[in-house]
Amino acid sequence: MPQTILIVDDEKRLVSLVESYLTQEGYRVATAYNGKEALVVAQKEKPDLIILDIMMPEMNGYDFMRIHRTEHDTPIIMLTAKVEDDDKIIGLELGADDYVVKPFKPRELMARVRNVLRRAGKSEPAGKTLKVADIVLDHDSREVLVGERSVDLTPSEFDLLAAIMASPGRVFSRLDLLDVIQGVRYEGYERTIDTHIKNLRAKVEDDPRNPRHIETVYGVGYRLSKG
Amino acid sequence: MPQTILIVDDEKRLVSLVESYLTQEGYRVATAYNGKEALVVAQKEKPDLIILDIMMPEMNGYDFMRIHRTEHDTPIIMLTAKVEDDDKIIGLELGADDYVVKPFKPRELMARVRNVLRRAGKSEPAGKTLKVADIVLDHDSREVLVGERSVDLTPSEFDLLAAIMASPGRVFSRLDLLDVIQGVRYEGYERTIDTHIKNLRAKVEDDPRNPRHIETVYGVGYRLSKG
DNA sequence: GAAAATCTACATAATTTCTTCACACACCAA
DNA sequence: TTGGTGTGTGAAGAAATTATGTAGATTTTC
Repeated sequence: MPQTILIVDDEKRLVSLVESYLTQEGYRVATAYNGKEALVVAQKEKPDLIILDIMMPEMNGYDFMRIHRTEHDTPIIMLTAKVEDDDKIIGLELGADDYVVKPFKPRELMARVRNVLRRAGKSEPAGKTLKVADIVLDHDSREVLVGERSVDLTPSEFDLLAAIMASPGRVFSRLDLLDVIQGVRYEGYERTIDTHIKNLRAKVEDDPRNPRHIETVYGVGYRLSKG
Repeated sequence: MPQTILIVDDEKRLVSLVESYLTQEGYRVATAYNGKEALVVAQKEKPDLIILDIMMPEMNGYDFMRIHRTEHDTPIIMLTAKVEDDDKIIGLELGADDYVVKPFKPRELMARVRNVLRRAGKSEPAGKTLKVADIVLDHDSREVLVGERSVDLTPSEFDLLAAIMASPGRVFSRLDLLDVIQGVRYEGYERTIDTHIKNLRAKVEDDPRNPRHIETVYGVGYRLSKG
């Protein structure tokens, strides 16, 4: 029985991104776009963890948390819009278990999720080690093996590889991949991904000019070969 | 049969941290998040020691202790939120065997736990000796050997090393490590860890500039090499 | 209490990584 | 084949992260 995580945020794009990440890691996901809706969903789904934005229409995160906490003690990770120390302190005092400042990188949030759930004594979903063809990627140690050889990746390279390894064969657009390494934001140069892919290929492929693992899908994006 | 320790505190994050420490030291752990719940759990688990927060919703620590003590004489360590001498005195008068002021460092609490249990005539669990590559760390004597050479570590350095030796290869974030040496708190400078790591490397590594044991994982944290 | 040891914070230097850009080349459709 | 796009690549500056030395604060020791 997978653990359920409730995401509450009015930015749909952000909710989708986080949802896909959590799903990939084996969690069940519920969503809500404001505090009011969240109360209903939380009541019904009984999530093991709630990821909660503070700034929301209808009912903000603080209000939701205050009401929710009267009856439940679900761990909560707060999403704060700016780097205001006040927010952090208020949030933590209200009972949040952790907070992440927007914009955040997906891996940052995922790390907090694992942390909070571990602290709350819940077991983690299995499968922290990904294996596709002769590539092995381990999240705990952040190590990557290609065949027998250990390769040293930068944070962005690791995150990109982890993302495409989570769904071998699926084509990722450059925008998808940009979200992976820069988080959801409104600017950013798509072609930056090309460079990361180039560097990644140089480390992961035997013959970078004829990549066997990381394939280009002309006009669309990149894909990890299942073979 | 390991001894059982009951932790009672409404701060889940704190409970989890303490739990992980106690577990690592070989104790069995039970938890409760308020006095009312604690009464039930204590009845069922019959702990050898209770770690008890004073400020809690539903039923506070004093009330729990008063009721519990009518039928049991389990040793109790109190957690007091502030440095108010009144609290300490009242607590001790009510029958607490010791108290720790929040925020506390994990090793501080562990020391008290051992102390109280020893006074209560219970034997301690055997301390574990960790060995990774050519580093040997002994919990009982708090001694560390690197190859043939005995190295002298400060308390923080010892705790850090013990933490990463418990999970070789796993990457620890600076925040993880800050919990280890400063306990649960909401402020604290992550970069302080860098300094401890530097000092630790100076003592543990043959060539501190090219560390073989304590590796840096750029953008994430530190890791103990399995090799 | 005073001295010593340790911890924390911070400034600065050293590294590493990220992003952007220009240009060459590859792909596809007409 | 032949443009018009899309992609691969190398280089360089910008940005982010880590290493290190030092000083003051705190804690421990005697």
